Order: sequence, then C-alpha cells, then structure tokens
Amino acid sequence: MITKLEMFIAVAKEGHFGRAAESLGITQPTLSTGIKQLEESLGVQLIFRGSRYGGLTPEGARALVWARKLVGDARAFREEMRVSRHGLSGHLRLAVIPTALTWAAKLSARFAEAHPKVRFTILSRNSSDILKMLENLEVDAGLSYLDNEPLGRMTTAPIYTERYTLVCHADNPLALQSQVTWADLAGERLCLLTPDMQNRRIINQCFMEADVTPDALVEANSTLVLAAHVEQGGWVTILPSDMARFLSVGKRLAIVPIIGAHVEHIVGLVAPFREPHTPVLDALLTQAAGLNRA
Amino acid sequence: MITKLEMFIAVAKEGHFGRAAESLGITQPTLSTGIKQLEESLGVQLIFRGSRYGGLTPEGARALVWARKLVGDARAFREEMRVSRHGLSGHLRLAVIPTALTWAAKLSARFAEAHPKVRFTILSRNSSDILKMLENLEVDAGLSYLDNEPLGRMTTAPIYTERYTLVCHADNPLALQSQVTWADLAGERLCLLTPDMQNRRIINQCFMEADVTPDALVEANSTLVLAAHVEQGGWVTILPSDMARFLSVGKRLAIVPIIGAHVEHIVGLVAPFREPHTPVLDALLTQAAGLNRA
DNA sequence: GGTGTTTGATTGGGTTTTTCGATTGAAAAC
DNA sequence: GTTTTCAATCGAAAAACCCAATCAAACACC
Repeated sequence: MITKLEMFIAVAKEGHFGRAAESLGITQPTLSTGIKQLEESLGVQLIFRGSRYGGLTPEGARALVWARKLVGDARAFREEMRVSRHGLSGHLRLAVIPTALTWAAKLSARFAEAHPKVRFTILSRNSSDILKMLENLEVDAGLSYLDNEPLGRMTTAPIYTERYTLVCHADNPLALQSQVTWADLAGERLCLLTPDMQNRRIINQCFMEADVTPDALVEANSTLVLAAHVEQGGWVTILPSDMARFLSVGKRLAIVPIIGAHVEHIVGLVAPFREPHTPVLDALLTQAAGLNRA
Repeated sequence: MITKLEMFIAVAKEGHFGRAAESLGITQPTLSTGIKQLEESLGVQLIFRGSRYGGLTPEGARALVWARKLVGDARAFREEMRVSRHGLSGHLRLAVIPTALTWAAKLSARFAEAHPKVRFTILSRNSSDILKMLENLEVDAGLSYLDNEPLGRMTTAPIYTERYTLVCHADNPLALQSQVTWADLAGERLCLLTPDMQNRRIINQCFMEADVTPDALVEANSTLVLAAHVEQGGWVTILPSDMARFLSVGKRLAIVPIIGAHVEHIVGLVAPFREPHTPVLDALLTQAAGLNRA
C-alpha cells in the first residue's frame, strides 16, 4: 500500500510513467501495474491515461493529498524508530532561498555541534520550488520567507529578519555615502537575482514604491554571482545585510544601508506539519528557535 | 506495511498472538512472521516475548501510536475513495453509553433519512470501553460524556445535556410527589446501572453530596433491565429524562423530577481526530450538530 | 514434582504476488 | 508518411505469503 502510494506520488510529480519509474529505481511495467493495482484496490481511477499520461482525475487529486500524508507519516515513523536505535543521526535535507544560505550554514553548523552524526544536504532553491519540494517529500525542511507565500499546513520557526543593503565596489562614488535611498539607485547598473526569486520581487516592489524603474543588467540565481560581478566593478547589487557582509569580507566592496527600506521580511524554517515531527526535525526546529533568540 | 501494522495493533490489543491471529482471520504463524518482519524492517524490537507474550517494549508503545494513526488514516483514505464512487454509503459503527441509546436512535434515524445507503451498528458500552474501542479502531465514533473522561485527540460534537429523574411504579407513594430530593431516596430499593458506568458514578456522587448511602439492590448494564424491574414494583431507578420517558410510556410508571440535581453532564459524539475526517463521519458530526440545535 | 495444557517460534511446501526484460500498439511529432 | 515517444501487455523468474504440522518452553493443576 505505502509502496504503491509512493509510486503514485512519483507519477503525479513527474507527469510521466517512465521518468517516475526511473526516479524510484524500478522498471516502468512495475510502476504501471502498481498504479493499476492501486486504482483497483481503491475502486477509483486516479490518472487519465491512454497511451500517454493525461493528468490526475478529481479523485486522483484528492488521493494525492492522502498519499502525501500517509507516505510522510510512514517515513516519519520509520525515522523515529531508527533514531531510537542509533540516537539522533541520519540525513537532513534542506532547501534554502539563496539569500538565506549563510543562515543555513549557521544553522547546520550549530546543529552539527549538538548532533554530530546527522548529515546535511542543502539545496539552493527559490521559495515556490521549496514549497513544492516540501509537498513532494523531496526535502525535510525549507528555509524561506514565512510571511509572504501562502503556506499550506506547515510548521514554522522564525530565524531572522531580512534588511536590504547596497553592495558596490569601493571605488564607486556611492561607497562614500553613509546611506542611500532606493531613488539613488536609478541609473545604476544593477545585478540582481532572477525574477523567480521572492527576494527579487520584494526588491522590485521597493523600486516601484520609489517610482524608479530598476535596470537589472545581470540576473543570476546565486548571490555569489552577484558579488563576483560587483567585485569586477561597474555593477552594484542589493543583498540582505548578513549575506552582504559575508560576501564582501576581504574584497574591495562597500556596504551601504538603504533607507526607506522599511520592508522587512521574516525568514525561517518551514516544515510539513506532522504530529509528531521526526526527532531530527524536532531538534532542528529547536535549534532554529535558539538561533532566533540569539 | 499497513497490513503488518494492523497485525501489530491486534497483538497489542489482545495481548495474545493466537487470539490476535484469529481476530484478523489469519493463522498464528502468519502473524508471528508478520510481526517479526515488521520488527526487522524497523530495526527495533516491538514486543517482549519468549514463548509467551510479554508486553510492548518502549519502542513498541511508541510504534503503537504511529500504527494507529497510519492504519486509521489509510482506512479513512480508502473510505473516502469508496464514497467518491458510491456516494455516502457503507457502515458506521457506533459505541454508545446505555443512557444515551435513545439519542443514538434519534441520530441514526435522522441520518438514515438523509443518507439511506449507510448501515449502522450500534453497541451499548460503558464510557471507558468506548474510548478504548475508538483507539483500537473498532468503532468509528462514540456517544458518551464529553466533560468527564480525559479525552485524547478527539473531535467532539455535543448533542444533549443529561438531567436525572426518578422512575418509580405508579403505586409507589413517591409517584404522588411533584418532585423529590436525593435525600428522599434514602431507604428506597434502588435499581441502578453497574459501577463501571460513568452514569452510576455520577449518581453515586449526587448521593454522597446529599449525605445519603444509596441502596442499590439490583445492578445491570442495561436501562431496559432497570425499567423492567421498576415495572415489577418494589424498585425505583434514576434515569436521564429522555430515557425515562421512552421506557415508561404505556407502562404504569411515574417520572418524578429530582431537585438539587443541578449536576448536568453533556453527552455528545466523540470520534478520533483525523484530518480530514471520512465523509460519513463528517456527515454524522453535521447531523449531531443539527440534533444539538433542535 | 510430575503431567497435561497453553503459547509462540519454526519448518517445509504449495500458492500467489511481484518484478523484470522484451514486445506491442497507439498516439504525437516531425 | 515516417519516426519517435509512451504506456500497456506478456511470459518467465524471483520473492513473498500463507497454511499445516511440529517443537520447545512456561505455566497450571493435581
């Protein structure tokens, strides 16, 4: 049953029997019959298909919700039993928005101190991908904006508040100013995250409120690329203060606070709501709370 | 996996491999290997045993919580899929405290009007048995006191408030009084529910507060037995007003309000908390809410 | 203390289920 | 009109499952 539900989730995710089978490490006929058996045992058709994947039936969409819940709970159960043997160990998969990567490192570093046997996988993703990955059980938790996207049934733990600063080359005239406004940045050669990032949408919003049309000449999905461009000279970028500090240390870069940037967005840990959580996730949430107080 | 968990639940419930196997309709060896496989796949011993059942291990106790959750959710899932085909139909198993049986009938009658394809099984049980049966998934919902026993994670819907009345033979001198006090009942030949019933404990409490030692000459676990005894003459009993009315109609019985019986206990529907509920249970809870307003 | 019973583990064999590779058939894409 | 893509189907091998019978230990009762 649980196995079949995992197959169903994979097909729904991939939209393709062959790829889903591959992702599960089984052959396509096995998966085909698995889905068929699931449908027969439930007495409901879950997937439209005739020589090709044709999407979920209404019942299928409903079943997907249950499947995610059941498979997630089953995994949490196994995880808890595993922990009761080996102590807190295992693998924690985290999806993180690019601007929060330094905090992810802080979090995992502290966590590893307390629980050295836990391995981490940290992936940089935009916030909507993070939600999708949480739904599909591809990651255990996300580090993303808590106050913006519509979160489903999620457990959250705030960690820090994003405040934006300008990062420019030390030779740039702006570097001499003690602070700048959004309007000051009109005409600057901007280097920003891609528009699929929530962070970029927030910045766009700020510019719009200041009646400025930003001129993003370079877009990237990594803050490292932004900093590297700024270091080359000619470009400026906008980053959360912590990330700005981290990227500019030892380089000829200047950080200038942006005033009028009253927009503050809370970033924190997001995990699917489950009762109870897995022990590792629980420990991570505790760690996050500690980081927030610090 | 789900099958194995059902086996585990059965063993934990029966405390006996043979009986558990019988209750599942499988042979004992099948169940033994099933449990062993479950333990191996989880890597944890769940049950102490050496030629005899020796209780759950600490991990086993924890696993039982998960098992109940997972099996319950799996059933709710299947149920929902079934309903999406056949409409609201199927089987609703209800465990009800004896004093609420008339209300159970009211509830199921109204429900059947709206959803004629649903079959009912209604069992008379004491309130602590009802909770156990809910935990072990032996019934779908219970009709019991909402304000007394410690309920676990349950969904509740109040239906009515119990108020106690005296029921005696029409020839009994008490039948002439317009009302009686608890103290008036001292010395009467009482016929009450057995002490495992919450209702009886409530009545005992009332007597105690009135400084009366009740004289329960006949105890039974059925209100029908109580009424039958009262009809024979010589005995009196105490019943919730609705049940008293139901049992005395057409018989030479009198109903006398008891004053000072300010104790009021809310009776309602109890069901394991689940997100979401099965469609039938959802409909039943709605029906209960309607009954409450009426 | 010995005898019979209860209880769960074990073993062996037959059956069903699951899985995989190869193939087919049908719809899409070019 | 040809090629490509994609899921279903087939047949054989492997695995899992279930039962009946048996076994060993612990208990109950003389």
